[in-house]
This record gives sequence, C-alpha cells and structure tokens, in this order.
Amino acid sequence: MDRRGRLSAPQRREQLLAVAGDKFAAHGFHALSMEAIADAAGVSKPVLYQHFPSKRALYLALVDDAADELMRQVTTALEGTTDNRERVGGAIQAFFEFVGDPRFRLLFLTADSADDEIAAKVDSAKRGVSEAVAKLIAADAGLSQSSAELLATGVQGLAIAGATWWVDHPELDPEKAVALLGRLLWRGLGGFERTD
Amino acid sequence: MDRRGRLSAPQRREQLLAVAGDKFAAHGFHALSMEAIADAAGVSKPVLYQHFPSKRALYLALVDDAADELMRQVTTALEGTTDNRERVGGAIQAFFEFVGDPRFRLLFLTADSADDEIAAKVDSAKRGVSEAVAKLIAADAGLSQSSAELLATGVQGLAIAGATWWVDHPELDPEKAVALLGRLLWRGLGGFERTD
DNA sequence: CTTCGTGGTTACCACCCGGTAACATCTGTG
DNA sequence: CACAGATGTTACCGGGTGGTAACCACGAAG
Repeated sequence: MDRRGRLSAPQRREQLLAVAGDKFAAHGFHALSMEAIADAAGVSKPVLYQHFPSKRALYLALVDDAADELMRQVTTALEGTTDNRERVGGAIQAFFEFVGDPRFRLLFLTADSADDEIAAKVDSAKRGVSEAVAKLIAADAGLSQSSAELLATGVQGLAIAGATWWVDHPELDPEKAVALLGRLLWRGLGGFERTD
Repeated sequence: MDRRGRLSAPQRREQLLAVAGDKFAAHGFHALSMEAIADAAGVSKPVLYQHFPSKRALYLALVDDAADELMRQVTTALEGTTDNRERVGGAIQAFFEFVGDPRFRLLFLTADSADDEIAAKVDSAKRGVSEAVAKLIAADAGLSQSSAELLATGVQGLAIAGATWWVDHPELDPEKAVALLGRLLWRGLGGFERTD
C-alpha cells in the first residue's frame, strides 16, 4: 500500500476536510491561512489546491456538509414522534450530539461574515432548521407564520447556546442538561418557581 | 470654529469609534482594514493611529464599551421589579432595544475569534449577563449553580436569536415580538398548544 | 510676520497570504 | 527496465494590510 504518508486522492480529500474543519472552527475563516491548514495536515500548500480550487470553495464544502448533517439530525428527531414534548427533548438532544462536531461551530459560532456567498449559505442552513421547527409551532399553536418563525428562531438560539455552554462545562450530566433545557422550553421559567 | 472638516481630538475620537463600530459590525474584524475605516470617516489612516495604537486596541475599546452598555441595560431591567415574569419581559425588551446598536453585533454576532484577548473579553461580557440571570434563577428556582447557568445561557441565546431575527423581519410589531418571546420563556411551548 | 502647537496628508516599508508554475518522487503495469 | 500517471515539494509572484516616518496647513499668540 502507501508507505511514507502518501494517500489516495479520496482519502487525502477526506483528511483535508477533517483538518480544515477543525482549524476553521478554532480560528475562523480569515484568521486561518491555507498554509496553516496544509501544515496541520502534514502536507504542502499545492496539495490543498489540488483538491479545492480556492479557500472559499474549501470553506463552502465544509459548510454544505455541516448544513446537511445538522438538518438530517434535527429532522430525524422531529419526525421520530408526534408528541411535541418529546420533539422538544429530541431536538435539543440532536444539538447536544452535534455540538461535538467541529462543523457545528462553522455554522453557529463563526458569524464572521467571511464572504457574502458564505454568509448566505450559513444563513440558509440556519433557516432550514428554524423553518422546520416553525412549521410545527405554527401548526400546533395556531400562530401566524412570522410569529412561529420568531419563536422557532428563539428556540434554536436557546438550543445552540445551551449546547455550546455545556461543551465548556462537561461537569453537568448531558442528560440532565437536555432535560433541564427541555423542561424550560416546554413549561417555561414559570414552571421552575417555588419548587421546594 | 473649525471649518473644513477639522475636528477636535475628542470629537474625532468619538466619530472614529462610531464609524469603526458600524463597519466592524458589518464586516467583522479581519475583513475590515484600517484604511477602510479611515476612508469611511473621511480621514487618512495615520489619524486613526493617532487615536488608537493598533487595530486590536480599537476593537477592544469598542467591545468594552458595548459590554458596559449591555450590562447596564440588562441590570436596569432586572432590578426594575421583583416580579420574575416582568423581569423576563424587561430583559427581552432590553435586548430588542440594544439590537439596533452596532455594538450589539460586535458582542454577539462576531464570534470570529479575532484574537485570544478579544475573544476572552467578549466571552466575559456575555458571561456577565448570563451570570446575573443565573443568580436570579438559582435563587428563585432552587437549582444548582451550574444548572442555573445553563438555563440562563439558554435564555440569553433565545433573547439574542429572537432580537436579531426581528431586525430582519421588522414587519412583526416589536411589542408583540417581545410579548411572544416572554410568554415562551415564562409559560413554555406547552402553553401555546391548542387547548380547544 | 514669525513661531509654535495641533490636526491632517502622502508615501512608503515589511510582512503575510492566496494562488501558481516548475520540478521531484513514488507505484503499478507491460 | 521503461515509462506513464498520480502524488507531493520547493520556490516564487502579486496584491493587500498593519503600521510608520516625514512632511503640510491652518490658527492663535507674541
């Protein structure tokens, strides 16, 4: 096979995507140079350009990938049941599972308007998720489309914030964290008052 | 007075801060050059360096400013009443009012890890707000410190997401939007289900 | 009218970074 | 072996950007 670190084209491409995802998530689009990515992958710059025509194209490939993956996980969670209380918990859990993936940060933590095209793609990815949630809310709560979108966007924001907080505070049991956020979303803060 | 666009040092400094805040909010840290800021202010680059020793220093000044202002508005809203239901509405309204300020985006939309020092400052600003909320939650709900922090972070995420969504959808009456999010936070999604 | 402080400009440097051309090295197959 | 094709590397270019040195213009005071 391939001794001395040489990889086949598809393998190399996968590795580069993985490394680039990691690094972009950690440093953001502008702060990370193509040479840094190449170095991190143990390879030289032209190899990178052999697989991706430009820095933007590389980033876009990662964003596309992340958007698909997130959408898959969320819709799976939402379609897994018809009970809305369960849907809430399932969707939050989907975010908790996805938050370990560096691509998550690419979508939600890197608001860095790297480029108009990139920003548009990130936005559309977010909108995809929140619209799926908004449809359910609009249907089951009888709210207007825009009201439901507002709530869905808020819910998504809560899930993102909660999940990313948990990454930095793993001392809290993830199941408990999901349960807490689920209870907050379903019963509201009022449900926590005077629970003694 | 001074004709021909010449400003006194303090006036110029204020103007530069305002312009830089606007532009940084729109483009992010890395994508915006010092020359672009100077141009937008109708002035040449060295003038900028006359007032701020470096690009980072300029950005940090803006972040500090934004953090103070946000903290002031939120604590005002939280201290204005002892009724938690009112506190929720007030805090959300504070975010809606602050969201028009370009400095808001500096804190919440520009996760662009521009620099370790900057990232630390942005994080501590966010934490200041969420800890204020967490204290109230911990006190009134009898939850552990970490659980309360998780919920507070989630609440903050919801408020940010809701407020920024509204900026792009001004067709929804802001008072109605605040009321909807407040109801969601207080009563939960369960409170929206059709009861007919 | 000179002089001095202050607000401003032009022109430049050094460096970094995206992207490319030319060259080198390995592997499989007749 | 020969050689063809794919995998990688060194070395470079051109443009943009943070930051600076040197110089200019105006107004007030003696």
